[in-house]
Amino acid sequence: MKKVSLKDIAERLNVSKTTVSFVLNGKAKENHISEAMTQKILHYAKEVGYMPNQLAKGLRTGETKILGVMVEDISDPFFSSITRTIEEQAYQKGYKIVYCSTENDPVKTKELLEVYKSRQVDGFIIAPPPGVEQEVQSLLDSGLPLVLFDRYFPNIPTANVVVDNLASAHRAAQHLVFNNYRQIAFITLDSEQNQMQERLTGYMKAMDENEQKHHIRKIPFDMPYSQVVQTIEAYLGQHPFIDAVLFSTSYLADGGLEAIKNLNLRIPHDMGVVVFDDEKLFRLFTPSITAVAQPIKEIASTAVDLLLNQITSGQKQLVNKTTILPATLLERDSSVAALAKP
DNA sequence: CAATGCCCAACACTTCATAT
DNA sequence: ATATGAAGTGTTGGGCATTG
Repeated sequence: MKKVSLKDIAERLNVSKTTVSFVLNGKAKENHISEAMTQKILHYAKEVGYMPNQLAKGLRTGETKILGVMVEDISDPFFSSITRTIEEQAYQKGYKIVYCSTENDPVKTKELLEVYKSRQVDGFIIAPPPGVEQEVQSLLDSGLPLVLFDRYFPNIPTANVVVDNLASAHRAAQHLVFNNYRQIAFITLDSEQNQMQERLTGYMKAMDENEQKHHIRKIPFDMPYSQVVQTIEAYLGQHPFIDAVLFSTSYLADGGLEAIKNLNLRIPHDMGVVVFDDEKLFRLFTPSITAVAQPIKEIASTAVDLLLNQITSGQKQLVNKTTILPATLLERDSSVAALAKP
């Protein structure tokens, strides 16, 4: 069937485009269109399967009803579940999303921001990589609705949604101490981003409070997986006194768990393990893996709410605000004292 | 004067015709 | 040959016209 435009309907029924538009947008009543005419138009539109031309609509309204979502890596379970929930929430409010993976690369991110802008997305939800402060600021300056999540730039006044990284990492480390681990390593990404810095600070604080030594291994962000395994394996091999590891992301934990297996270390007896970010299967592992679970649904719905507020109000009253949500420490078998010290 | 109906301009950009 | 400008794309919202 051929595409039918609003104009086609108008011509066919011998009415103006305006009348058709009123009726199809449910504004017949307030614009004094007769019930008979309303029904006639509705019926015909249904008969021919009329679908509004979104391009034309956007041309007129300046809106696309599309939100641009940028995550670090859509194949990472944390980001994919967040994105999935954002999609759901946005859909309920009549918005669709487009997403992409920044790979934490500022150059790629800048390009993608340009693409989103030129495509007239109505707003942005971004987990920004380092080095895009200028671009984020310019989005703000052009008055484009914007929410950052997972990490943000403390010196740029944006709306942000994050978890309490410092307190959560602190609690995770503290939990290992309570369970009689004495040489606790923190394996993290070599990253200046504020969420990683806070997790690091939380770990160090817990170590200091308990007069334990810091054992910190930073892994380059772009290191391929197999090399991550090797690196962690080498690190743990060279530091045999380490009896527990806190991983700052689940990606590193994947490699770390493989390294621990390669070294024939038993969890939790030889090595306690806690991971920042829960993964779906962690609870089914033997032993099950203790994890810091971020409130995925809440992060996503808060981000969408904040963004839609900006879009619909056109105001920026809520813009400079960081929403800090609590994460949950899921205490499982990989870090349990009774099992750890027979 | 209420009830009904719709014209017109604007949106941002491309294409095609006309003028220089 | 190049520049200018008018027309066209589908939709919307404000204001205006007609009818009884």
